[in-house]
Amino acid sequence: MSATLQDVAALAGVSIKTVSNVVREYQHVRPSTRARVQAAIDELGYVPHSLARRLATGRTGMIAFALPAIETPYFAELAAVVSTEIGGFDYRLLIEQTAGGLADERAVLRGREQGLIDGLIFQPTVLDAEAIEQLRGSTPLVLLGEIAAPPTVDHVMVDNIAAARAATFHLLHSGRTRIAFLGHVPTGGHATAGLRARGYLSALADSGAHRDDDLLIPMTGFGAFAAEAAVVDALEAGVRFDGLVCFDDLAAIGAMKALARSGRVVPDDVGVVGWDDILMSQFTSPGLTTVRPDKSALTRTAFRMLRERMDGADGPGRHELVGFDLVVRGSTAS
Amino acid sequence: MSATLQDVAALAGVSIKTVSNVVREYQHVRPSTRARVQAAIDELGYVPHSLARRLATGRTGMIAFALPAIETPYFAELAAVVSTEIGGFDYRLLIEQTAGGLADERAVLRGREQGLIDGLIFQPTVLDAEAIEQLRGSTPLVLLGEIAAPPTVDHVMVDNIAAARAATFHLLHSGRTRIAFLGHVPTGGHATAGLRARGYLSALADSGAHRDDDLLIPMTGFGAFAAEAAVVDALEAGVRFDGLVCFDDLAAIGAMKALARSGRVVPDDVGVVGWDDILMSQFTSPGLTTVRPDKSALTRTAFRMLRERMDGADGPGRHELVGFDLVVRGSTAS
DNA sequence: TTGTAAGCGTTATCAG
DNA sequence: CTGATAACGCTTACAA
Repeated sequence: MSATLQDVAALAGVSIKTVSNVVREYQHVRPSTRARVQAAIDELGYVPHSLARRLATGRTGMIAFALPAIETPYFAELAAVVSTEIGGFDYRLLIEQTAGGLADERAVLRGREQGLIDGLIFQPTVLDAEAIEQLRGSTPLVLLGEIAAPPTVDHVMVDNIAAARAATFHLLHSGRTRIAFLGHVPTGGHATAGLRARGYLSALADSGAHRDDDLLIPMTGFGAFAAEAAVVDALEAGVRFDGLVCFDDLAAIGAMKALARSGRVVPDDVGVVGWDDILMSQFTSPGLTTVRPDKSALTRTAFRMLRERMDGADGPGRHELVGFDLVVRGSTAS
Repeated sequence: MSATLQDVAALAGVSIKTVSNVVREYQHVRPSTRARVQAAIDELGYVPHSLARRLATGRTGMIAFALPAIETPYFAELAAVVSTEIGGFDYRLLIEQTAGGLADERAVLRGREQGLIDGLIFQPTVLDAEAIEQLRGSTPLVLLGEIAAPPTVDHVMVDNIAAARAATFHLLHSGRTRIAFLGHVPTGGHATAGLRARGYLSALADSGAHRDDDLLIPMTGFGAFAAEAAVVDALEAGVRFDGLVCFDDLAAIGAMKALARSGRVVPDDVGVVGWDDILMSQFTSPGLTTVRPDKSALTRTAFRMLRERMDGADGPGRHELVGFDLVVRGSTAS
């Protein structure tokens, strides 16, 4: 097994407290003692045992990021930012995938990691405010995304309704008249999809544009394949549109493939807008117009709020909005 | 603070040992006792403290996956598979990003997490066998990827030379004569790039095809942008080719964009092959022909070897190859 | 079947 | 400046 403080202390002929002092770079250690201890450390190849240290200090130095699926580009990109961000504060990242499942989301909040992590950043997809309120333990928590957060917990999100309105207006202003929304989820199923659809609908209403239930194209599941299938179905069912607001970039990419296969040209026949501005959106042809959430502000804000909670901040949940841009590329050229 | 075994024991009027037995679902507990304890647990909302448990048992239940960058689709997809895989064995995943940097790679091996994790799956990019051998601590370790592994540690990889040969021959057999390789890194810099270039060169040699140093297109850095820039440069420098083997799918996607911008048509003017079969490769137009490593076998094998090591298996490092397919799509149609 | 007590490897308090 | 010694919360012989 690995060497312990005891071993080092024995070899150096001092108490473990002194070794501990050396290891933690405590100032008041006589240089000669320090040298002797250091020699023993080197000889034994001693490395502190994180767990024990963490148990003793009560600080684990780990924060968990619970997200639906790490292979979704948006979340992978977010995780990368979080990881880098917290690394600067000497935290490590524990990734938890919930697969968007109710059971997993509960388990995450239930404090499966009770005592293992100092804080949790969590993007739920199906849990509602009440459930979150009820299930959450004492671990500092910051929520990401579009769910309605309970009043007691911190929450960061993009204004999805405003962004969806901006996307829809952008299509309308380029002269398109029949705008569809891809990614509709029947009532209550999915908070994010719901908000985006609401923004889309409100833009249609405000502009007096054509509105039709057929233009709410449902998707069973998420991702590019589901989107492709959904658009194929809609086209075959005779739904006609010249603009398409998509749930996210993956959906937009799937949609563009379906459109191409059916002989429609983007942007001439149909203008397409995505959401997230994942890296790939710059490499589709044409490039994908998309809502770009300020990922950096999102993670930075979330981590700041989490730190404040971990430092013991009390008080009601705070709710912060971060900005977005509409990045215009070829898919909506007019 | 959270409730502890003590609290529960006090409330239930039993010893902490009994509570512990109930929590760990130890069989021989009198039902009435169990019920009383369970009631106390529920009342207090007791959740076991993972750290303490882990310290006592010596098993932490965490394995780390150290990879260059989580936002790279290939690694994100791999991480997703690993996460799911180990979840089935009740392990959790700690993600470590090395950013392909020497310092970070050392730190990972150095056992920064000494005692925090039960095992480590590590995909190095710059560390060589000797350094790995020297730096690794006592934590069970499995290496992923193309570096030359030291003889003492387990290692799983795809036969990169064979795969690069297959990709190159595929282009040659479709009648192309000037095949370039995108992603060349001058000597020794990058093991993966080196092996793939070697496979490419050996296929050219075996088939007597045209070979030219200009056809080794260098990239500064990785990813789609770097690839796009590299191809633009090569074309401007007058390099001519009708087939292109790319370091990975991202590079291929960047290359296709550069080719399109220069008025070249894929696959008519240039056939393109990628590597990894990331999700997006099915959504480019045309679809991207690519080397598909058997990700599932890769992670499954790695985790199996790691489990064996964590169970105390001794012996020299094992070296396993997992398979690959060449997935043919539109980008190399002839 | 249940309780007592000794760790697990640190940190932290308080004398000396 | 350094040494005992008590936590941290749990598991696990060993007893009862």
